[in-house]
Amino acid sequence: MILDILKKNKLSVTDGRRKILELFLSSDGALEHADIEKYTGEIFDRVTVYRTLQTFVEKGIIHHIPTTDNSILYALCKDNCEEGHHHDNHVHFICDECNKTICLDDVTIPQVKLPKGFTPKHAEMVVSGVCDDCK
Amino acid sequence: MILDILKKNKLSVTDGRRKILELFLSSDGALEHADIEKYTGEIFDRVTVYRTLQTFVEKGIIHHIPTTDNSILYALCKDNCEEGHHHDNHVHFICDECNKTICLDDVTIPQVKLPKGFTPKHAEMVVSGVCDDCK
DNA sequence: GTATATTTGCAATATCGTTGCAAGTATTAA
DNA sequence: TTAATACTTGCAACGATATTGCAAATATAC
Repeated sequence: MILDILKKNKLSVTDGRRKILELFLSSDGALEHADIEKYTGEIFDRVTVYRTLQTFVEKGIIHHIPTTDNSILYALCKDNCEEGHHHDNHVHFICDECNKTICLDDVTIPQVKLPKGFTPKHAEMVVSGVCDDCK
Repeated sequence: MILDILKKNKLSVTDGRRKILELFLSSDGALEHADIEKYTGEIFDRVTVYRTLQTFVEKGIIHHIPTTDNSILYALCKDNCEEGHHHDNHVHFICDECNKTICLDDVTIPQVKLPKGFTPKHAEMVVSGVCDDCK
């Protein structure tokens, strides 16, 4: 699985990439850089984590999630994201209790009617509240 | 107008707060810290700008806007935002051409049906594309 | 105008993310 | 399997961004 993803994207298979990808696959929510660094611990250099995430974003393996504060969250791209083409039209949910960010893959972002003159290309939607685990 | 807002929130009237609030009122879009620093120029210390923005956010005069990258955007709260209670349910638009962020005050964020167990409290929506000026 | 409370500026510090380069590792082909 | 090549990693340095303590300056209340 992990190897498949890396190979499909023509990336060399290295320990760092394997570990980080593994973390994403085993996590149901989104991760920020700090989470990843905590998990990979002392194994890899900060810089390696940055560069790995950057590479994954470029290849369309993971994507950014918008937040209201200034943290950068990453989540796995489901389905058929390709290099430069994200099909990431699902809603993200941030739990106020446990602070986890969850991809609601089945909830698509609704269309909105924009004022005259505006042309939409992409939409992001983040809902916050209490998640299933914390209710 | 500017004095009203400050007084309503029980804030001392200082040059810094006046200037920054003035900038928000005269701007139709959202601003990031760098914009504000550019405008206030050499007049105020960076730290003052940070603290002023922080105070304004706490008082509910301005609010954060989520973005996909890691920039922090601020925009005026319209209507009746009070301390700790934002009624900020309009869509934000980011123009890919001019890079401005615009509050679409008339476009309200639609409700979405969440999976079982999830309780929504707040929603943010950001649409990107081409704005009226750049079309 | 004076006393009190708040705000500001400066300096120091912390955090975050990036870049160049040499050493290390993975991939390819023989 | 080994050697050549291409890519990735770690280190160190750097730059940008944001925060904190404290003394001086300013605003508010009396």
